[in-house]
Amino acid sequence: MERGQRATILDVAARAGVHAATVSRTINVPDKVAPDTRLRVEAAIRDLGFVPNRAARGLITGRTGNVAVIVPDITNPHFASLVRSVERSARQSDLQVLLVDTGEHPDEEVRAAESLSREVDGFIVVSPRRLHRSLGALGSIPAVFVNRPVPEHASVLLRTAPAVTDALAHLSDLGHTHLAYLGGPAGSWAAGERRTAVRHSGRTSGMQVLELDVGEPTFEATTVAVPDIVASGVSAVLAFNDQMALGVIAGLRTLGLSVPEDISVVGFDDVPMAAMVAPPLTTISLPTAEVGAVALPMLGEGPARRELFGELVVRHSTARVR
Amino acid sequence: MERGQRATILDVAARAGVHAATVSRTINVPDKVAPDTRLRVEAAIRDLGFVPNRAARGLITGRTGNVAVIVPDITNPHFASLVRSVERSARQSDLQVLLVDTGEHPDEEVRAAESLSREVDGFIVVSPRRLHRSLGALGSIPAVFVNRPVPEHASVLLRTAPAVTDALAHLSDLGHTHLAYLGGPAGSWAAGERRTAVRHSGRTSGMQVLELDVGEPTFEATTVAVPDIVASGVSAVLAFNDQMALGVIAGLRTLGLSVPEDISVVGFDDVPMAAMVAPPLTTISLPTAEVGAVALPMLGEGPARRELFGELVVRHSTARVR
DNA sequence: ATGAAAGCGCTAACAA
DNA sequence: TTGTTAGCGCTTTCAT
Repeated sequence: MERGQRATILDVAARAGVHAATVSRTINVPDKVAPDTRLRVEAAIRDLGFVPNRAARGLITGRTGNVAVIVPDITNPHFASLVRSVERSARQSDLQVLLVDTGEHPDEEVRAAESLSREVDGFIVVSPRRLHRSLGALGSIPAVFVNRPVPEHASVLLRTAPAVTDALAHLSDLGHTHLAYLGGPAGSWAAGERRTAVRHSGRTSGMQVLELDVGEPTFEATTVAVPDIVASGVSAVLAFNDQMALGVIAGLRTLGLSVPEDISVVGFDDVPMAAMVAPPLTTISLPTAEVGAVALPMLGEGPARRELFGELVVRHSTARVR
Repeated sequence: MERGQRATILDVAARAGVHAATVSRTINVPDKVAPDTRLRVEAAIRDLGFVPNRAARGLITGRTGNVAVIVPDITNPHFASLVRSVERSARQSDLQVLLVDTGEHPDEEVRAAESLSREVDGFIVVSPRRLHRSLGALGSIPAVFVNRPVPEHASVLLRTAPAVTDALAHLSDLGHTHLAYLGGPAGSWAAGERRTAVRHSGRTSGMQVLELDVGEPTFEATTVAVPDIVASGVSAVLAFNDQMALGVIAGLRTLGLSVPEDISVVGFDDVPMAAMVAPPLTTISLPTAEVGAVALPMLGEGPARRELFGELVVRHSTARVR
């Protein structure tokens, strides 16, 4: 640990009195080396603090031991949670995570896919918006897409349909009959899945659903749209994500209205802040923490598709209609 | 882009009718190759979609083109913002970011430092708590520590003293005379710096400061401590971070007290949510977005120390004392 | 069960 | 200005 030069496999071999190949074997196929030599080699490895050089190994094996995670914005708690999940699982498989934050720029995705295609064994791409062009850049590297089904590629989908049904039932139970649904960005699979779920649940539950488009799925854009929501006369709002739900609450407040007394609000994602705000948000929680464990093994398993299901978490932003 | 096998430097050389070394030169030292051959080589590179293999390059140059970023919890918006900043700067230097989320476990830091010491050209470590043991594991790899001065190593520090003075002045102007300060975790440099700043500003401004320890710097732990804060009779609270500030607000609310009418609250960090909650939080904003641009160039520049300064952002969680 | 030798893709002297 | 050569640290046949 104190030596300026790192130990190489040759140093280990010398110290153990064997050939480098034997050291390599004790590391990679321990059963193919005699127990006593193995012990000697392992001791030498420990003594020298030897850590194999992945670059050298990768050069010959063709595997890098890296996976790239591509997200639009690591600052968004939802994506951060996804990244964390992948990082955890990666570590267990002795993989390293290369983080790419595209800053919501699809072009950056393409650039990243190109420049990293040699550096990684696979891509986990969390990219709500479409990205046709980057698919070519992926080349033959395995990729799994989160919340975006892509032909010929694997994907893991966070489904919300059952939870949406629960949410509408919850609202119905509270006496709500008119709901505004604030949709997500066009081109986002999640936006489509949630919209479909809302429409379907609306039909089966008898809830009147008014679909609204706020422009951007952000806090600010949503606050601006709140007067329209109020004017529509609904008593409840379901927003595409928690930030938007907070935007509704904030906008309502500037109008002198309060949640849940005047209007009930439900979000999606269940970001950590959802539980910290006032009122604590009723929201559809997504099992983001499980995504890594599901997605990583799918790398190199062909174009499979796995679904994970969110569920309704009832807190205090929903109440009986007045 | 369609070929199963990736092009190597040999393919490029063949197509351009030159030796591999010449290709290498046009990439790394373009001035040392004749303009016309350079053009030919560049064309070949483009045609083949050639991207140099970093592993192979690193094997000989000794540089990997990777930097590791070690954070306790990427899910914390403050750390996410720091990571994003590093990622952005790294990309501009054609570096890749290896993300390590230790989950607040110092042991993981050590493990990461050891296993990555061969894979990276440097470490950016964002580790509020102390980590003596990992320093050895760093070996001779350059490292810059964020918010933790470490002897023999570089660091960038987010200083808040001037902003704290502003915060206390702001509170004084509003008529507050008694302030509770909810400190950060022991062993954290930031906690020390902020406590010192509060004490000093308290003395010079004549504000009575009551220091409280909430245990963990979290929302939950803080909510629990709120009754004590109220009992102390202060009219304002300064919390070590925004999550704690939100905890104060939430705890106050369950007591039937409101912010800023009954008590004023100030936080640190200015996480995005701070502006979205009710009331929008008065907080000390930190220039996290600049950290990457400052820290990365410091890698390999020896044990320098740079300071960046936060500033007070007045929103609506502070008001005139009743 | 172990050693010898070749080679992954690239760069860095050194020659020419 | 360009080519030749050697070799970074490791794994993997192929011998032994």
